[in-house]
Amino acid sequence: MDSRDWQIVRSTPLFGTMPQDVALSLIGSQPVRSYEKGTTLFQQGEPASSFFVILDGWVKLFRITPDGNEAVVGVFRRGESFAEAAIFLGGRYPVSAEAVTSTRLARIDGELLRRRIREQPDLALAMLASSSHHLKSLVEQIEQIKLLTAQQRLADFLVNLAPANEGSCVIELPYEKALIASRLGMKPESLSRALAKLRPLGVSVDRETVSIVDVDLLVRFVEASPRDDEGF
Amino acid sequence: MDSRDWQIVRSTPLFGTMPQDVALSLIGSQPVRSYEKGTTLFQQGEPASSFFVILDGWVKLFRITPDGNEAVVGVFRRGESFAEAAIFLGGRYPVSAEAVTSTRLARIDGELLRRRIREQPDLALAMLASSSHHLKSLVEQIEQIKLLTAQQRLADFLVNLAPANEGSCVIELPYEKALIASRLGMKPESLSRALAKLRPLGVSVDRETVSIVDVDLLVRFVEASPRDDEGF
DNA sequence: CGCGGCGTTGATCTCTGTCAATACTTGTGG
DNA sequence: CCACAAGTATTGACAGAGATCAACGCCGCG
Repeated sequence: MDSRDWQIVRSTPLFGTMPQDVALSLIGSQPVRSYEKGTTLFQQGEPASSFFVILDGWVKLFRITPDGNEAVVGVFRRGESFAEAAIFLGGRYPVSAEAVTSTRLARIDGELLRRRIREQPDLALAMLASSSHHLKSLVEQIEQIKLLTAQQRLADFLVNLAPANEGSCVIELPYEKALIASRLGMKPESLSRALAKLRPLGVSVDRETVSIVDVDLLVRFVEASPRDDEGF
Repeated sequence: MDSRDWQIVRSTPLFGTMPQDVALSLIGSQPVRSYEKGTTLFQQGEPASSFFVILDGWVKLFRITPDGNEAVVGVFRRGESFAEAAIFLGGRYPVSAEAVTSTRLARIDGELLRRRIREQPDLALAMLASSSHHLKSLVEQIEQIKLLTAQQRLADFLVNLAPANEGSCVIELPYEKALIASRLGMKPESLSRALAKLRPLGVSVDRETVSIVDVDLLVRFVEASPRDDEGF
């Protein structure tokens, strides 16, 4: 782990608030590992001994049903941590994880973390904040699936990717469209069509490059009732 | 708070694992309050100073969009705690809460809890476990909405209400059908139809009383791929 | 060049939401 | 006690969103 990596770790809400030496003792001893695209990091139901911070790349969390269908419940990027919760859940991962690009991860040992929490109560508050943050994003995801159309969910996804929340911009899709589709709770075909239907709102696509004429227009489209899209 | 209430509090994963005196100091000083059906407990965006344990009744958590649509993200009952996460999330509730029946709640002060966590690190682990548990149930909810049909979600809901996971049983629906519908991510009309379509699987309904011939049949229906319901 | 992975497009079908009409239940006031 | 109103659940007709199945285009790669 070089200083660039360390900087990333310290930028997370979890490791950014704790004293430097505590963070070092948690993460320093563990080697950073690289994973190829497509590597399974852990599987749902597996004993959970540790959690991760992403130093580079993208990771997806998903659930698999008995018949093989898959639901993506989160996609994380550099600077984000995941699977913290598993440590406290009877020690089993409730989801599976896979590297969707080639990836570098720092692994934090769960038992060590629990010991540190006992010695260092502020650490617990940081963990709770981090866990609460994940909770909130899941709630938002549920809200989205339940009351937005596929087009609106996609528009929201693009808005969150955009650097500013007004004016025009050009963004690169961070990972495969099939994964974006799954993340947004739809099929790849539907994503394709949804993208096409956003054209009148100033969204044009070429490969993985998306140009947005006016981000604010998209924001207003997302906030509109699913039904009154006449005006657009 | 009588001894029956106290027993309920101690039955929660959160308050059950901590030393008795700590639990008492957290909860004992706060008066138990009663709320009528329909009472708003707090609203999304409001400053969050405390969280709750349900001593009696049912509470729903939901999100409201600018245009008034509502998505239920959880329904809790006696012995469950809710809104713990808000305490650690910059102090604002990310959801709204309402009593769906007449309800009695114990309120726990957030600032007090934070202080206790600093003194009592084991408390932090209990909080983390509780929070992780909520996280897991949200993940499961997302999975359900994303890859089960309305009928399957309903079947799953009934199965979770049933006392055993095989054989026959009779259960009472715990709250209004409109709320069940919203909790399951569908409209009341769809719930009605989904119930009707479960009849061939041995589910019959009268008012709020549901009779199930064979719970295991429902379980297998939920686990089947959404499409191959031919056999049923 | 041919092959395989990924994405798009088209035709069709199914599910669920919407709108409207109709019981049924409960509570209220005459 | 009945009439009436309001809230809740069911049912029907219809429309729209999204899934499915299939075909095709595009691109990178051996």
